[in-house]
Amino acid sequence: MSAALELVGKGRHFASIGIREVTRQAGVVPTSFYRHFRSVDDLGLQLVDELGLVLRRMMREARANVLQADKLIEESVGIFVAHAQANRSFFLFMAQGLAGESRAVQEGIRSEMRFFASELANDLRRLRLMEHLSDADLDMTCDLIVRTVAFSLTDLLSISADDDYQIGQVRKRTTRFLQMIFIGAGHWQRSQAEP
Amino acid sequence: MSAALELVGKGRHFASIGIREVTRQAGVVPTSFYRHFRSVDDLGLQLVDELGLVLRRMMREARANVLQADKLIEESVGIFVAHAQANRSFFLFMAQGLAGESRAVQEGIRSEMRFFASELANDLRRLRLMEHLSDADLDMTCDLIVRTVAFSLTDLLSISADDDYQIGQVRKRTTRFLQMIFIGAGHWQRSQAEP
DNA sequence: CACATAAGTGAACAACTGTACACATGACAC
DNA sequence: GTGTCATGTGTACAGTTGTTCACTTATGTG
Repeated sequence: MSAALELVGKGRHFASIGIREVTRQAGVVPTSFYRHFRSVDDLGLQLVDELGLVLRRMMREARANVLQADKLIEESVGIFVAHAQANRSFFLFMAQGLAGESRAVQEGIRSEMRFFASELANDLRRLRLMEHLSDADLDMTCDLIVRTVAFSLTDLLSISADDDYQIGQVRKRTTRFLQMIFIGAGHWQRSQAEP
Repeated sequence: MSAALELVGKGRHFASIGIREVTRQAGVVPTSFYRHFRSVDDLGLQLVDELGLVLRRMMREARANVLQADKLIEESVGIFVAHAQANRSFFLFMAQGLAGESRAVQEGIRSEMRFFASELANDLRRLRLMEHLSDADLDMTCDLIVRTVAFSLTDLLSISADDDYQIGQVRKRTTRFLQMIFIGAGHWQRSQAEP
């Protein structure tokens, strides 16, 4: 699995990776692959599971560091960017998988995002934010937030990992996106949703 | 180029498509490929160019049909969904390319999206909407809108092309996303952007 | 018509692919 | 120790890949 991630980190697309390539990178003979996975798709699914752990770690750190609401967005975006840098290959894999070849991997990543969004909704409820929103509207808002952040991933991953200026730009832009969404949510009225 | 799109439409990922595969689908001998393209990447770049035309057609239709502002969002989303259905393979290619293997294709698609966003900003100016926003803030807003719609693409393309109920769901959700962004933009103040 | 250029062909190559099988090695319970 | 697994190895095979070259065939212009 690390070998596959390394290949992805080197710029290869997961959909174009083969068994022999992965085992070569892992320093192991091709046949060994079958001891652990039934196919490359299977490998992908297990990577999605591990990606879930990475996302949960990120969430935990965000919860620990974002206590008061005023700098919520900036801090969260900062933590996100930091994790995306630290686990570059994992997030690359995630970005690729969203429009990837394997339907199962695609669905897995989508489901991780749904989970993330629902956790975010819980956190906002816990912080007594957006209390005027119905549950459905809050879920919708969090979905939009997660999507926006996920899209920033493609920005982040397309620039080189040590271009601090550009990274700062992405962070600033993402922060503004989220601020705008929050303002929209703040002024949202139930009636607008159901005409 | 059609052959490549057909393969993408059948579920293959562009990054995993080879010369022989493309020519086989085109009903032509492998060597013929080199008469038209230097490499698969080159093919991808030409597909991006054609994608640009598809997007422009969509834009033109939206401009022709969306005259008054009140139903602007619903109608635009409807047109978008219709075009995404009609040019499924093209939009699949677009979604794949955003996190694809070829840096050049990636940048090409990103640039098409930037162009689209700037055209959208012009249209909003022309319609005298969001006049309280600075140029930079309007651009930012349009960027966010285009991203949101682009992400809906992955939803749309992951469900089967004739599941009208789900398509309707995606359309409704996307519409709400955009409504929320518009509300946010409507209440946006310059000072929030630059602290 | 003739001629130039674009598009397609067929055979050939070495390199690589996924997968199968029988066999070797390591770790660990008894 | 012996036996049992999980893991890794080596060899083999048929199929596929990208690219080359010299060739034929279409197409359209003068």
